[in-house]
Amino acid sequence: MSNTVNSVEFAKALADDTRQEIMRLCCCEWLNVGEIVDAISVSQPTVSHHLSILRAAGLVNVRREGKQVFYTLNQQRIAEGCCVLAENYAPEQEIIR
Amino acid sequence: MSNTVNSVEFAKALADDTRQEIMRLCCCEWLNVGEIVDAISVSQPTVSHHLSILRAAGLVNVRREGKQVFYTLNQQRIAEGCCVLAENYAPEQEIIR
DNA sequence: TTGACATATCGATAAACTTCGATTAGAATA
DNA sequence: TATTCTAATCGAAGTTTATCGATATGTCAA
Repeated sequence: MSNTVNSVEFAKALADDTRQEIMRLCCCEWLNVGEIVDAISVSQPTVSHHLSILRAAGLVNVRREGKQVFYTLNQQRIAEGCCVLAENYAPEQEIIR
Repeated sequence: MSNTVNSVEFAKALADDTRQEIMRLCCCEWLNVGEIVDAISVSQPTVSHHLSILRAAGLVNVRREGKQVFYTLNQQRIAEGCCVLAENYAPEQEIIR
């Protein structure tokens, strides 16, 4: 799929409250769509919509298990995006973590 | 002014092609509005609009010099934003730069 | 103080985005 | 095969955003 991170697409994928809430939920574990819907206050179609945006941006890993579809953040891809932004727009800045 | 980086506001400020083009231009030097307008293919009001969004997000430093207003990226603030994103959404990822 | 120049703000328009209810598609089970 | 369950897609409504021309504001120079 998409190899290199596009910095605008990356930022757009992150530029929404609901999306970041979903990202926080499935950052470090696999959750299926129903579990995400139960955890936040938006409808199932809305959650699916946001997941499709994250998927298109390569920011989530997806796994089907029977009727359910599980998602988890692609942390490597997110780290890449952050690095690209920092390299582009903070090239003279020391990054300490 | 704004103290801590809000990760959604940060992403929204970056989530536009024109804005990132402006950011690239004034990343490592001070440019006035006219110079930015001359360098890209959008109108002066549009440039001012984008600069005001970057200013509201704390992503640019501003300096007035006579009739002209100069802008440059606030690299420290951008680095902070990138770190917040990485900490939130790639906590298990090694960041190498 | 008047005029010229640089930038910000205003108002309007069009495009993009978020959200939802309804429906469809896919997978397991009876 | 029919039913049930889960998630994706569709279509519409409402909101936000990007963009521009016109105008206002602020600064300097004559």
